[in-house]
Amino acid sequence: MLDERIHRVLWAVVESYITNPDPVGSRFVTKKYAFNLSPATIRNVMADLEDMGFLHQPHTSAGRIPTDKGYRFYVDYLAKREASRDADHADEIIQRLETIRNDINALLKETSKALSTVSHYLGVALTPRSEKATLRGINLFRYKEGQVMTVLLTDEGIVKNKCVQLAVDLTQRDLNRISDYLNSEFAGLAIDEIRARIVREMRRDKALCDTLISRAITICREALYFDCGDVFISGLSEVLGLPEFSDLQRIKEISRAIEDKHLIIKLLDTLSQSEGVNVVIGSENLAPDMKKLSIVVSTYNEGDRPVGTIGIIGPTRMNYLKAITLVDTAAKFLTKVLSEK
Amino acid sequence: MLDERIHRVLWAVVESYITNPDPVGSRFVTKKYAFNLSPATIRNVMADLEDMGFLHQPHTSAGRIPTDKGYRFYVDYLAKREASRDADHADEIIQRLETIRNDINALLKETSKALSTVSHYLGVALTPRSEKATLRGINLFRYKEGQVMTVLLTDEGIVKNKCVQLAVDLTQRDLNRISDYLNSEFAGLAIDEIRARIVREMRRDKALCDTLISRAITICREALYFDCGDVFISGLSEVLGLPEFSDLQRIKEISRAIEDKHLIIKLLDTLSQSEGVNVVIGSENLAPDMKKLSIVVSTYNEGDRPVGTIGIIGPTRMNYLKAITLVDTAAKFLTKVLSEK
DNA sequence: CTTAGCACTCTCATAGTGAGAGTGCTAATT
DNA sequence: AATTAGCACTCTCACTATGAGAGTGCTAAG
Repeated sequence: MLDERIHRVLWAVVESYITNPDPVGSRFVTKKYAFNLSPATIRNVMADLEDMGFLHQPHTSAGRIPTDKGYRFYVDYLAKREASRDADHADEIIQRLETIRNDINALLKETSKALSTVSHYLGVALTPRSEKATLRGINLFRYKEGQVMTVLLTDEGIVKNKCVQLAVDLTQRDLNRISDYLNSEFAGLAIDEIRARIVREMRRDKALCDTLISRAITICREALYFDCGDVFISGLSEVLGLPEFSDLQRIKEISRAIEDKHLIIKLLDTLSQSEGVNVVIGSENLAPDMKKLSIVVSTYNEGDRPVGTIGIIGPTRMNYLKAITLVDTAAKFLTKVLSEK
Repeated sequence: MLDERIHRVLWAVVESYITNPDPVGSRFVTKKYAFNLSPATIRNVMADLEDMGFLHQPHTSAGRIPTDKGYRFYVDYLAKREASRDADHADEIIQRLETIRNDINALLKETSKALSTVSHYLGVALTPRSEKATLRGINLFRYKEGQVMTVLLTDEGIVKNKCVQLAVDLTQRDLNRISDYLNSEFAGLAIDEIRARIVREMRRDKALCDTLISRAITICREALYFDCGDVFISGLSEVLGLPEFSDLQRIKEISRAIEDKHLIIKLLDTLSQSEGVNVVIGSENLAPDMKKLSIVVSTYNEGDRPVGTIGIIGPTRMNYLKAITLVDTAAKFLTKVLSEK
């Protein structure tokens, strides 16, 4: 069947280019990928593939390289035969994470490191987003005059702290009473539920105005208004070793992207809508700085609620099979750890 | 006086090279730095300076560039006339920090960012080292079965948390009693004092073995055993704009150095022995990866106790005057914020 | 002690050249 | 009708002059 041959050629070009970023010639394809055809025939096929937008020629008389559309075909095809995953690298990841399962922050940091060293691309890990997290407990310390240090613990093991400025100076005893009240009232609720409730309380409050409660509410409102999650990014030096980043301009681009953590957070957040592993290739990316990069992401869950995202960022010429395997394994491991009672 | 002339020439070469990293020729020195001498004379002086090890010639028939020893002369000379500091940039730093004085972590992160964007080099900031910090309060949450989340607050406003694994499963009520005990016993002491005391207690403990106390001690011992401080590093993309980092090899070096945060922490820690601003130039640096970089650091204090370090890392061809001014201003500001009651 | 003059050295940007790889097209073959 | 061999053509890349430019060191004169 003709289609079959076209696919095989495209597949061969992508595989070859992923291993080695040189334009792929017709002769090379016939030899390395055991086609019983002459280079001339392959040339015709490749010309067709170029017309269809799967391949691209840097210049006449160079071989072909895959376009983003070409990679997309490859990845989608990969997804169909999910069975074949190389377990070796996946094991390495899990071993590295197993030792520190108790500390969620360390766990995520190590995840990003592990992803990067094993894949040789950038490893990223978003901390759990806190709006959906449930509050385990809250605690207040008197810090300086009129300042209270609030500390929250969530079900995922995240500790958030924030220094709140008050008009009056409360004693530690007052604060203990307030935190007792807050714990009895709010523990077990999701952060955004609490926020919503506080807004309601404050509306009513003008009437009833119990000082303890009103103070508690004031403090809590401030405390819950924290910055969005953090992100761990590792592996810049890994990526610099890749031939596609031998260009100074691109290095600057990527290092700017890394420094702008907000961008990365937003990006990963929007990407991780659907469950399971997602792949975004080059120009499919909406952020302009990322048009030459591919991203492989997955969410990790607490119970069956997705709370955070991890992933790998690399050149479009990425070893997608490996990347997908790694991200998938790591996400599943995190989910397991977080979900254990 | 002859010495005077030699100094002026050396000064001129350093200033010129700092502004613009081209080897400096004799003719250029006479013109730009208003010597009433001919290039030939300057050439002789420069040859002398080379013999003395202050200047270096990349190749015959190039101008001279300063050696590390040359920069050292320049910086030491700079220190003598401390009066002249450009206040403009310093203001910018303070303005950026003023808004977030309440949160020590945010403050340090912003410090490192501000230092890097204003200086165009790398900005670094170490969080306060915790051994000498005094404990403000401790709090325990039951997390999972047999796991306790411990949260410490120190005088500097640092919150440390750690998940401790116990043999028995304690209720939140037990934990509250334990934390009350720990607070009454240890609040106000320095962390390393507490550690020392715990060791003593544990020795005695075998005899008296009050379960509450012994449990408290066990938890506390674990909780106090936390990782050393964190470090914020900003400005990689700034640095990549500099001509000395147009070389791929050097970029890799520097990005590896940045990723290895432990190295940076150790480096800055040892550097900040003496008070005030310190400058380490190129080969004076002990770490091999840093031999081509200069570091300007200062400690910041809480009260009169130095607790942390901030600094600027850049090429040996650094605008030392600006860097010193910036680091000094920022350190003084942090000290002020931390020390206010 | 200073300076003018000059030969010398080294770098860097530019242009030219030829090997090598790979293509597209055409005509012959199966 | 599909495949293949043959061939002219194109483009890149590494290599090699080549020459301008900048700056030096040295010598001899001021």
